[in-house]
Amino acid sequence: MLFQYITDYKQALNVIHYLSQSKYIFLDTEVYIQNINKPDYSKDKIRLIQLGNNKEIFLLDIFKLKPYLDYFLPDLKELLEKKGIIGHFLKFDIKFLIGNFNIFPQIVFDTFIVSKLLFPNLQKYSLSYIYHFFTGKSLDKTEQSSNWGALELSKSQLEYAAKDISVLQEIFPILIDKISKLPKPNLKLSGSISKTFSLYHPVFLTELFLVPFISKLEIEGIYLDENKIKNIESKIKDNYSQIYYKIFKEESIRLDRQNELKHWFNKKFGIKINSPNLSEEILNSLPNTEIKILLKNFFKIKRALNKIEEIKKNLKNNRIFPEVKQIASQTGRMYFIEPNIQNIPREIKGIIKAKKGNKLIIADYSQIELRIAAEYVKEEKMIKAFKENKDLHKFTASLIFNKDYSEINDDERKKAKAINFGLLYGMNYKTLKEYLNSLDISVSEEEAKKFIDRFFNSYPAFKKWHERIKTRLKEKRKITVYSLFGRRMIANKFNDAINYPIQATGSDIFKLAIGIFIKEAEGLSFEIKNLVHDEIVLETEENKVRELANILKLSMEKAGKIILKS
DNA sequence: TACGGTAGCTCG
DNA sequence: GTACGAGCTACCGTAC
Repeated sequence: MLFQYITDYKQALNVIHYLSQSKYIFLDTEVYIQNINKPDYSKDKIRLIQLGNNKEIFLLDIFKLKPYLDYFLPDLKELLEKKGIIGHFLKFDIKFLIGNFNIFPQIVFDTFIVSKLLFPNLQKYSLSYIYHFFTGKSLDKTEQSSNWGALELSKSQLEYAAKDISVLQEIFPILIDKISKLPKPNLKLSGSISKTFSLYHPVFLTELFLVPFISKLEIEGIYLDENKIKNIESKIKDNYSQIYYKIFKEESIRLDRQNELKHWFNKKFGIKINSPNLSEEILNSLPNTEIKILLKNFFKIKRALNKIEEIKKNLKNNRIFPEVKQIASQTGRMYFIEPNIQNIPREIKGIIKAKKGNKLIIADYSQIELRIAAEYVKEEKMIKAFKENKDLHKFTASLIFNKDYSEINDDERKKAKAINFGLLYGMNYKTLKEYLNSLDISVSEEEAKKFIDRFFNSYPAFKKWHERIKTRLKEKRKITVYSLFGRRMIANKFNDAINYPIQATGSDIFKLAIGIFIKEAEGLSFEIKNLVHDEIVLETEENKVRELANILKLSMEKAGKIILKS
């Protein structure tokens, strides 16, 4: 394997100018990280930047070039920001490029993302693993953890660094070929990623577009005001103590002592607690007294306090730095971890607030999955109801109970809502009955069965869809199911096969909406505060709220309208 | 004391 | 025979 090791800035400039003739370049970095568990994207230094075109490989030793950075950094920035970049798990490299040099690549082809989309069920997606998967050859990664801060890099280190590029050069055409052989979704997206890599598959384009954005989000973190969090915390702590002492006074037990609680529960209610927590089921089974309400509130507050603790634990200078899992879930939904801010209890949602002088913009889709389901199977009755802006649960209730839309009561609406959602998950009558019972609506199994029958008779396209999936699964045991953008999964269970196309299309549209918004809002200052599957939360200055809110609304609508074209 | 698995809650 | 997708904590048993 041939490569050039660059330690002289004139050579570096030559390489950069030479590579600027290519449409795209291969990229990897080696970084000297002090604490491998906690990379610091500004303080930890990039040692090598490996670059390549289709044939050649160049290793830029940034430590050696350090005195001359000013001479070639602007050209390198231009190169990496304008050209297509091919790399593996580019989020990592992009974060260091931003942190070290304020270089922000935009047009990327990430072999990690692409492999995950092509083959969603591999054990791992490390470069060495997928290299072996696609070529049968192995890649030695032992030098990865070697000392990249050494004065002189060893021959073995340099060869290792160059090898990563040669591996990328080898698998890139394989991946492009595999993508081109996938079934083509009936949907066209275009843009610089599409042009640069001659790539036309919508789910790949949508995901790749988000990679730089997510890198930036991770490095910038999310602003949360510690004092505001403490205010909310102390308010609900008061509430917590009130209940705690009230129960202590009246019942002589301390609710935070597991043993006392167990003992008291058995004596007072004759209920033996086996599970560690007081489950909702146990609490619901208590007689309707004041104590039941107090206990329910107490444990709710306790859980909210736990969530506040979790967030406070991750707070650094009034910011949290969650990791964004872009395609960790099989349906394509994004997740945050450490901390996850998508499951903040409603009681403490107020901890996400704008700075003084700023405002939050919160936008979410209404009933997106039901709309997708209706379009997916072309259930005309439901589509029409949505077009007429009807309350869909009420509308379904009017069909099931054969009543006028205006005469539907709360109870009937709740039942219809359960069935509407149940539709998305492939629910059967037994679970419907249990679910309704848990809402204190008592129905028999026969009634539940009748509701579902009437639901399917009212919406025949859904009935056909469920039946078709059932037969296909019976025949084949495993079937491949697709989202609108061509995201796919192999399903062997009925519920999965029903839910996947809907939830995954929801992810497609949500991610496209983010992509459109980023493009449309370019140049305007805003900060992402949260992304919750169908909800986008932004913060911006008061005088920009109207403009940004409008752009956000239009972007989400534009993405949403895609389902109508299919 | 450290780690893996599970129940049960939170959100969509 | 089965409501879908996730993350986090408390708690439990097991291994060192």
